[in-house]
Amino acid sequence: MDTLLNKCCKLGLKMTDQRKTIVKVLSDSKDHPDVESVHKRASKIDKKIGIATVYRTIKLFEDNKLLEKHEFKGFSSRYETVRENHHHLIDIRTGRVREFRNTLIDAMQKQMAKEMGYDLVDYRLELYAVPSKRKKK
Amino acid sequence: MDTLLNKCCKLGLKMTDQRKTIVKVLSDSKDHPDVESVHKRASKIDKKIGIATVYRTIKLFEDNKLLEKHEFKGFSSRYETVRENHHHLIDIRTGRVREFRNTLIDAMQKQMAKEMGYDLVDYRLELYAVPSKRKKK
DNA sequence: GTACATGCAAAGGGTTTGCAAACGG
DNA sequence: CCGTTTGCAAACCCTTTGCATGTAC
Repeated sequence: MDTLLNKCCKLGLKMTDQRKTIVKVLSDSKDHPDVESVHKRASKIDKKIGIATVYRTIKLFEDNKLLEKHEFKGFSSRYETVRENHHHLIDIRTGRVREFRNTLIDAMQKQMAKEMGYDLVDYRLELYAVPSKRKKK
Repeated sequence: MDTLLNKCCKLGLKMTDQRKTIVKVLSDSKDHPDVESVHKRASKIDKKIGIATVYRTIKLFEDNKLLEKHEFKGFSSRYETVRENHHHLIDIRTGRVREFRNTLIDAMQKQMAKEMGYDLVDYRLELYAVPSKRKKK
C-alpha cells in the first residue's frame, strides 16, 4: 500500500481528524483542485474545518513531498498527489488538466541544461490548449 | 526600426513622460526585471514616478503584446520585451535567466497536443537549475 | 501531560482601483 | 479642451500568522 494516508503515517505526522479529512479529499480527487476546492470538499465531511487548516495541511504535505503544487497561468495554485513524472496540458476554456508523458522531451531538457553548463534541478512543461475541431488524427 | 517606443507610437498609445521613462528602462534591460526593479530603475530618471503607474503601464504593454510576463517558481512576476520564441533556464540560486531555443522540443509540444486532440495555444517550458561543478561538456 | 494542531481574525505581499488633479493630442 | 493618465492611499486577493484553545500520542 502506498496511499497518501500510509505515507503520512510513515512520516510520523500527527493525524488529526482534520488531516484525515483532507487526506480523504485529496485521495478521492481525480482532478487538480485548488485550496478553495479542497476546503469546499472537506467542508462536506466536516463543516467546521477552517481554510487556514487546509492551507497549513497542504503546505505540510507539500514540504514532505506528498503533494505537488502547480501554478498554471490564469489559475490559483492547484495540487495533485505526487506520482510518476508527467507533464500537463491545460484546457484553457475549462481549466481541466490532462497529463502526458514524453521521455524524449525529458531527456532533451536535461541535455539542454547540461549544454548550458547547469545541472537540472526542476522543470516546468505546460501546454495550454483548446480542443481541436477535427478528430484526433 | 522596431523599438518598443516605435511599437507604442504605431499603436497610437498616448506617450506621457512616465511611459517614455518606462519604455527606456525596459529597452535598456537585458535581464528579466520584476515590477519593483522597473520602478527602481525608472525612479532614477524620474523620482516622482509612482509604482501604480509602472503596474498600469506594464499591463498596458502586456495587453498590447509588447511585453511578456513570466511567473517563475519562487519569484514575483517578471517581464521581457517580446522577441522570437525561446525558452528559459532559471538559475535558482541567483534568479538569473538564460534563454535558449530548441525547435525540436517546440515541434514535439505541438504534436503532443495534437495527439491528445487539442490545438496548442500557448506553452511554458522552464528549466530550474544550478551551475554545474564540472566544465561544460 | 506536553508539544503540536486548530479556528479565528488580523496581518502580509503583490497587485488593483477610486478619486481629484495634471496632462497629451 | 476633453478624455486619458497620474499619484496617492485604500481596497483587493490569496496566503500566512499570532494567539488562546483543543487534541494526538
